[in-house]
Amino acid sequence: MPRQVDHDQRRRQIAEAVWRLATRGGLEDVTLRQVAAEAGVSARLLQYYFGTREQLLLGALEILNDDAEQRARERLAMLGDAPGMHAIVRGVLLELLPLDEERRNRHLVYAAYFVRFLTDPALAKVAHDAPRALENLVADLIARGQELDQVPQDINAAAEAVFLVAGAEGVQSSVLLRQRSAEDAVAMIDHQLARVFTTTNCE
Amino acid sequence: MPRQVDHDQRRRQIAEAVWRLATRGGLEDVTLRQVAAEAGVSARLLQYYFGTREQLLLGALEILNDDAEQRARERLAMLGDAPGMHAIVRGVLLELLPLDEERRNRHLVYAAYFVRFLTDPALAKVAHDAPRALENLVADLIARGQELDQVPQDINAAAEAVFLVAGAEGVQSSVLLRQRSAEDAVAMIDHQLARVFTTTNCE
DNA sequence: CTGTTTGTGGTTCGATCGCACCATAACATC
DNA sequence: GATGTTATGGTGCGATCGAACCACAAACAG
Repeated sequence: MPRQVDHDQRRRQIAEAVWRLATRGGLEDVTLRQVAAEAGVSARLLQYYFGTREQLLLGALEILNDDAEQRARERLAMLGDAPGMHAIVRGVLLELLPLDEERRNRHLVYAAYFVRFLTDPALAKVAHDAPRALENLVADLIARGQELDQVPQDINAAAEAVFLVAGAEGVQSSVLLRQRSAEDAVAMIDHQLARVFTTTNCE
Repeated sequence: MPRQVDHDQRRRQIAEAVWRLATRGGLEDVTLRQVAAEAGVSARLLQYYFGTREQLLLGALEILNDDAEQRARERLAMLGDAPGMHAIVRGVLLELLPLDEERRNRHLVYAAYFVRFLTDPALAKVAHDAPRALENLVADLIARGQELDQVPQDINAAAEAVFLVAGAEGVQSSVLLRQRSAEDAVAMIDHQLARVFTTTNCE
């Protein structure tokens, strides 16, 4: 059914226009007319594919999330066959950093949506589970590293996982604001990872 | 000169209305009419005290920053005479967390402004230096803790400072989104502080 | 061949936007 | 007491907003 492909491609084309406008100027610049102009389609098409403006914002966010998940999977798969806990955790954390234009724009869009997550239940539901899931994943990986003697036993896996994810999100902001380079951010993450992933506790 | 006081009070009254509207719905809800209604004044007054809408947003942010700095000073002064490095760093980091309604709203307003910081030079200038200054302050305090043997020598003061601040900012987001309680966030900070501020490296 | 669904453009409407403009108290200065 | 400055309310205008509506082409169904 080639129709379905066209349908999704159109929605993606429009969603990308929403993202571009949101990264500049925030959600208030995401007006139906502006999106239509940016996507190179008529305003009527936005109504046809998404309906109201609220649904357009919601739909664009869903597509963005699907993208993020797929890209993350691809990059993690690129680590090879037996990556080791350290490399996997590193890959997960680096996914939170705006290391390329794609991730940078994605996190900017999230920032533009942020305040809405508190008041709009529909939006909140879309972006609710991700961070917790990440923390649990990292905590699990660290705990398995302890079983394999790659991580000291006196490390609190859950606490460190929360802190690592939070730290990554924190530097993310400063990189987005261009107050810090992406390389510095990665170095910072690696410094903390080196502390956790050490077979000998006091070297 | 009681006139001056009235003038600043009026500006503050209007700025608070801007904050309240920004915390719900983001900056797109901060329209002149809405602000006027929320502040209980006529729309004409906004023009008189701030000028254009752009200047209103800028002015409200400046007042918010002044507030934040003053409150932070007050709380740090409340620590007593000889607080010790650990307590000071803790106080600085906790200032980044939305532990009460005031700080919660403040950080929500920052979140609403976030995307604008990238494209609007005037706004960017207002909120540019704060995070770097915090990192340097924390790094300095940790380094002085090393001189006083309150912090192990093999701790990288600068690196830990950056990540502590970043971690605080990261959990801040999750607390704002009500995905984590304020108490959990404080516990996380304390867990990391306990790691840094230890006289004996391997206990 | 005819009717229905799907995709697209254009137009219009009522509401709201930012903001300029006008009127007028209250107060200060001389 | 005249005059100018400061502080306030009200009103109107052009632009833009979201969204409903209309027209039509293409594909598909029966």
